[in-house]
Amino acid sequence: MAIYPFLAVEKKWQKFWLENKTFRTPDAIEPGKPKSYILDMFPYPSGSGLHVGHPEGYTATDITARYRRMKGFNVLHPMGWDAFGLPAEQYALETGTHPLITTERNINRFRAQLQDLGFSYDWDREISTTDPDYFRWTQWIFLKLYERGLAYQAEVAVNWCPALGTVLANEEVIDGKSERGGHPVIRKPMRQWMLRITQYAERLLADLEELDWPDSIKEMQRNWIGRSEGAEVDFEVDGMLDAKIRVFTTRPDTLFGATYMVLSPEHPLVVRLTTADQSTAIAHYREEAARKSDLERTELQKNKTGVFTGAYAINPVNHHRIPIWIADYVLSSYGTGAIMAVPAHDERDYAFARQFKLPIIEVVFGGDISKEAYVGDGKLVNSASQWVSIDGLSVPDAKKKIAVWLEEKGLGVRKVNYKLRDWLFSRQRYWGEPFPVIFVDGQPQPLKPEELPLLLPEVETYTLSGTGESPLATIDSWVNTTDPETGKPARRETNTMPQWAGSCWYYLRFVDPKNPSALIDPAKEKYWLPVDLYVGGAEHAVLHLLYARFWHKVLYDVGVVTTKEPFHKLVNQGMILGEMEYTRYLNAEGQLVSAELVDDSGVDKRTGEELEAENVVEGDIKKEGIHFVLVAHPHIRVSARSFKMSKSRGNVINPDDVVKEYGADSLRLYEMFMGPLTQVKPWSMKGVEGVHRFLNRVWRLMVDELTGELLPAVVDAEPTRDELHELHATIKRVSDDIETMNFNTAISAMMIFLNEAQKWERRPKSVLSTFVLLLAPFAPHIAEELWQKLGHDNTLAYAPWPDVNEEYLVQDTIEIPVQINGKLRGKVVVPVDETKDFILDAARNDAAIAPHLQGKTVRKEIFVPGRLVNFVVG
RNA sequence: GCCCGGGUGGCGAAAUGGCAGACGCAACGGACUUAAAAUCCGUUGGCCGCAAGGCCGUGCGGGUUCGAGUCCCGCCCUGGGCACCA
Repeated sequence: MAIYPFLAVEKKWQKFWLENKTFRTPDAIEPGKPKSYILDMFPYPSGSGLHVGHPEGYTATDITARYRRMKGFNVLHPMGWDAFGLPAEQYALETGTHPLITTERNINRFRAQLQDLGFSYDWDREISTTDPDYFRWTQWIFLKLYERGLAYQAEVAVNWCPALGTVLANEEVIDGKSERGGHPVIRKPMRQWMLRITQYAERLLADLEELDWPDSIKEMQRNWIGRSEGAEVDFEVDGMLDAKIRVFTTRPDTLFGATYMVLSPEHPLVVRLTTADQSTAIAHYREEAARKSDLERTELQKNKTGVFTGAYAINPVNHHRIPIWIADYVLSSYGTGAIMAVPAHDERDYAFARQFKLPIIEVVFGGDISKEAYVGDGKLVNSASQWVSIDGLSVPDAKKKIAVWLEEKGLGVRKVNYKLRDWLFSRQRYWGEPFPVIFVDGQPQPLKPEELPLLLPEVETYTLSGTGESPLATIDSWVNTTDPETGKPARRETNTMPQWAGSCWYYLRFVDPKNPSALIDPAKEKYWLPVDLYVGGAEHAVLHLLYARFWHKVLYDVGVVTTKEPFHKLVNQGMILGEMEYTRYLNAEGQLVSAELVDDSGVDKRTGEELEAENVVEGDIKKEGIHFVLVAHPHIRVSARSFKMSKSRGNVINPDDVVKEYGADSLRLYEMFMGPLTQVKPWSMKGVEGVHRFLNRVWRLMVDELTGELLPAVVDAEPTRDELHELHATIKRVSDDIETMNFNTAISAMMIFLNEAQKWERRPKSVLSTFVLLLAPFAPHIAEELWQKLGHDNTLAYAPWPDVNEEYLVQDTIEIPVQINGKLRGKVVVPVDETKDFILDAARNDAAIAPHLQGKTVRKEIFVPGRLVNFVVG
């Protein structure tokens, strides 16, 4: 392949940008100038280096940043490192290397890789969450949380993962296993720091409205917060005047259908309620429930279990006596930890009632409760007593009436509940931010702000304590300290903060990264916030984004920030999968097995036999209907799909290799050309070659391959109208497509321009220069080089973005498609401003159209100006 | 089970309710070359036809409309999220 000297060109401009600090964003605010804060989700600098998924989002933001600079915006486009976290500590355990060393090494590698891709970051603003100058302020924010009662300690049954030696947040546990590594997780009571995110539930929910985020992400956050409106109702316990059971229900309208109650096994009243003859069974059940892991709880979903306490409650609406049970399908952590069970109109209660032969009473008409619970709307029935009646009402009306009645009688209150739980904020780890807290006489006492940062101690070994305590607990010299006030002996908190802490506020520090006296300067905060564009993976939909919003709101209350929300516009890039793989399967006898008989793990669905998977080249297959089959054996289907990139599958693409072979511009361009940014798409090395060829053609459009000089065809000359038409059509499409982040179609517009321009024997410099500016955000290295060759002295990074001149877009003639009964039958070419009558006439008389109208009656003529003509004939 | 996406050539994809398949890849044919690579030119949704042209075609079945990939109703498949939250 004859190629332009991309390696030399790319190195040259990377060096130029760094040395000249081309992308330095000035510290001084320029109030008159519009700002644009364009942010990537900063990476965890892992030991395996950059993945092709990283440059996808990073290129999208880089294009936007470079575009907006040329549009005259003051752009903030920084990069940093989310560098605390488990892998560096695991590595330390295995090799004895201090996490600090590993982290620094990985950061250097990541930085070099990012610089090799030509991203226009302001490297003077680089930050790492592990830097004491940074985590000093993470600790400072914790003090603010503590001050406001938003950080508290609790003895809670936590998600303890023995394999990782740490406690995980609910969000980090998937199906009873750790999100990282898939290790089993069990419940274990431990003293933990918690953050009261639930206090912000309503604001976190309400303020989603104003955000320019994908609906799916907003919806996921709404579901996670899980607001539900209902009522809390008190049930008296028969024979115990001082005991009341409070339940939460979203269906107070079904109170007459409550035939039993269920308390969670952990409910504080259980022991008091239990009668003597039931006490053994209850105690046994409670023990078992406590021992159960999350995994077991999930697995046992189908078979409901529970035990009768022996006690009865009084239903407040009709004074019926109903039995009180305990069962682990009622969660202690939601609502009041107790429910009234309405089996006729709740699926879970229905299953439980069936299992234990409890009565089912229909109170909403419309279903068939002999078959299943009915949860829909309908007229209320069987819902009257001497005290109150809601018979005949609809569900919403009944809810209202009964709620008012309950409140009047003092039997209940309207209530809003959330699924969202408080945030478990402790990790039993070394490599994290230490809590700025000491314990004096066992009581927590925050450090003074001027004592920050509280540094991590040096350690000899990283062996875990084994008890589940942090490795910090083993370092006596660090743990034991004194209270600066009283001189009393004190102990330090040995847990550290979770990885989320540092990433909750880094976008603020980028605005003012070196400020020694404040987290962020108020004037700078006012100018730069909120983040205008935030791009990252959808895997952070709930965790990072919810936590960061929570901290931001706290900082808003504290007065540190003046916006309610941190990230105005959010975009999730889609995952990049490995190359498409075609696979055929063979059994032990060497016989081919058709793909529809094979499950995802390569096992024969009929026999359970593990099959041998073999890759097939594209030439050996063909498409048969919607499936691919072997050409040689058309009845044998092959599986055709692309997989997530993973080391074990061996389909990982290393960006370094792509850069070496095709150049950074090609990688950037390909990642944008693959398809829409937000979509999942498979990698294709052939596709990289395709865009690489495009860049070569751009080079050869202007430069003699052999001499490296401008071609003689490139001249200072007035462009023709046709040339200007092509150019301005391209300016329009590229500009519009960058604004809407449709980068793939922007690139195709440039390809179309190139295909045209290649035909020009005489190539005006002014047209080529403008085209180079359009290309610059996408492929900045080659663009800078061509810009220079075209005779411009300075970097094009701040050259004004070309304006569209609409005048060049208008054409003299226009081609109008002509349909008969909605079917395309011909086309007419007419002057662009011609009248309706003229065009219809031209259409009727067109050689391709006239025969279709012969002998028919035209019933209707549809004329869409500039678009089409349609004759309806009969 | 519930809530979101998505389903268009051999592949990645494009298309304010108005010419389906732009652009790219792959494939095929040609030019250049001793040859190959690279490059350049051309063909390329399927079927029928020598051709002109015709018929079919955006997961499936209906509907609205002069006109539907696009809007509405009902399904199927697929990716992701949630899942005893009362």
